[in-house]
Amino acid sequence: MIQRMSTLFVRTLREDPADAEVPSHNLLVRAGYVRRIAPGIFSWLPLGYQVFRNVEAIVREEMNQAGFQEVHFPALLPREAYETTGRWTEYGDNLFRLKDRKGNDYLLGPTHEEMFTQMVKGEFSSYRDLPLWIYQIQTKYRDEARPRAGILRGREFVMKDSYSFDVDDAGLEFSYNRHRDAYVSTFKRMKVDYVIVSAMAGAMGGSRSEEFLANSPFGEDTYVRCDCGFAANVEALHIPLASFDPGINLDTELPASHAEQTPETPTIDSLVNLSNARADLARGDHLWFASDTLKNILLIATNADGSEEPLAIGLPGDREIDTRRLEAALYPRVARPFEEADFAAHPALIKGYIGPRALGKKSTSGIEFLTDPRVVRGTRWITGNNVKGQHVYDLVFGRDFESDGVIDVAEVFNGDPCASCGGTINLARGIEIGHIFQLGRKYAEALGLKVLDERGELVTVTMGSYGIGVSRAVAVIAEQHHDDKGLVWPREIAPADIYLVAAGKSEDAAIKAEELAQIWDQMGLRVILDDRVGVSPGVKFNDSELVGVPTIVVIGKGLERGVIEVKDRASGERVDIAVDDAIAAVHRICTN
RNA sequence: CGGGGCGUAGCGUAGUGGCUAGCGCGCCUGCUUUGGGAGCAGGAGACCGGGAGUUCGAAUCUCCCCGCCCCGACCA
Repeated sequence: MIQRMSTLFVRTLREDPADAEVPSHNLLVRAGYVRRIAPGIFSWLPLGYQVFRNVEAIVREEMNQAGFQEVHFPALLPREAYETTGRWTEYGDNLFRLKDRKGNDYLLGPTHEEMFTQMVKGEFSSYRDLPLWIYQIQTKYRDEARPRAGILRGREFVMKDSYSFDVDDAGLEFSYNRHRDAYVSTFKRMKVDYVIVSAMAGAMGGSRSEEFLANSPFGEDTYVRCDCGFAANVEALHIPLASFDPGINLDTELPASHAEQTPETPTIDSLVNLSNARADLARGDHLWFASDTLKNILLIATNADGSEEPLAIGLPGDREIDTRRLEAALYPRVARPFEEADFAAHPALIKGYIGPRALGKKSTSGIEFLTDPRVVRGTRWITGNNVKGQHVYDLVFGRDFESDGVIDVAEVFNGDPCASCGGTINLARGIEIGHIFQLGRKYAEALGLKVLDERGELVTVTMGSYGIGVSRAVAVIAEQHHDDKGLVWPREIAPADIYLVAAGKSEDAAIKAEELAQIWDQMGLRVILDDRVGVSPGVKFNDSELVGVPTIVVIGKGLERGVIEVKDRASGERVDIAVDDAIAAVHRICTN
């Protein structure tokens, strides 16, 4: 079917919408693809909905091809199953909740692990039925505290979520890899530039987890990458323990520790400045750096049962704690900073001068003390001496102090060593477009999904869950495929193959355009025909570029010479082709 | 939830106490124009986010409320 601009339900905007900050949002609005309804909630106009459905079709085809079966759940769900798994409360304010006329609780599904698990439980009960791979493409609802960036992060969004059910871990591993492969080919088809990073499985339960992150400066996830191919979400990054010389004699080869008066040095900067200013404190081999100091951060950790206990973390003074890494490392415990009242409850801890010798389960304070992986045997530190205005120098780990364990929560810097090859890592930003999890038995356990194994014994099924943000993918593709003139869709995503412009005042152009549009349409090409009369050529050219269809054909002044112009939207390349040759030539361009 | 910014026509905006709220885009009518967001003329479209107050007079000042955008916290 030919889409005619004269009647198409679209209005392109000449000016940037005031509320759009990121390119995908700006262009999708300007080109008349989407309109905002409420924060994080958008409607799709004809061009936009076609693009959306093209993306959805790729996901569906790749899923089906990989052997997954499509099902469909309601978005409106009863409370019960989410109560059983604890997520009715865990999800907190992010859950859209509502009541029916009888006062029963319902929710708009944020994700469907519970429903899938229940469904399988209701149908299957033998190991012989497994593995099972099912998926749906569904509208999800999450009442995000702050939706942003147009449809990149909405409160209503479409997600493809699939789930695998296996009888054992080996089966899960196979199912997981199967999904991983399907995702690789899906995103390849979408022409998304992405990287696969190892991620935290923590909050969802389970073990292995990887994210597919689309490269974008507007990404919300920070990940590290290395030339060796290593990539990880910063939350999931584990830096290696610092190396040391195991043969070193700590007592004879390192200076003895010594306490020093260091008044007015409550911050790391002030401490480093004072240390370098005083000749008697010189380190010898180099100036003191912030990384030579050990700062000890106090937190209050809340356990899963609600009880609280203090926790101390010792890390090099040049680094802050990365709260997302902390959260991932402590899960399911959560932590908050020490407050005045907490200091008051622990008078032995002198704010600004806290040292390792007041910390640790074996110390008098009894406070759990965990240290950064860079704090290893033989490292010497300047750190608090637990006396106001006093620090201790050359405090050596393994000689003068110990910790209760390692915790890897310090912020990651560009140029830090790579955990895999020892090279240096770079920080980059990405948009999460896919996430695959080995869930394990958390949901099957909670909802009682068991099958009989070959010995006739009941075993709990192990699950994987896998998601692709379908509506988000539309925005990601726009984000990665545009220029200063507008959108530049990959052909399979685009709302049409050809944007056919009838330019100039000659009626011949309009007639020829109509004729060619019909021919290409009958050849199976998708055509947008700009048949608007009285609209100046400049407007049509600009719209043709803004809309982003891959092939632009202009029929106008060249017609007298028997040629039409064929432009490649992406490269900007334009060639004149004789009208008679153009039918086949454009068809070839559009189909190879 | 913390910080910042902002609500005036479909979109983008001007207007800090005083005539009928101005301009650009878009829209309608007519004429002209037709290869890079045309010109002229005429027109439609705004309870200036809501409420209360101050004042002879409020888009403009005060108070309360609502909403939106951005950064952070949090999250596919």
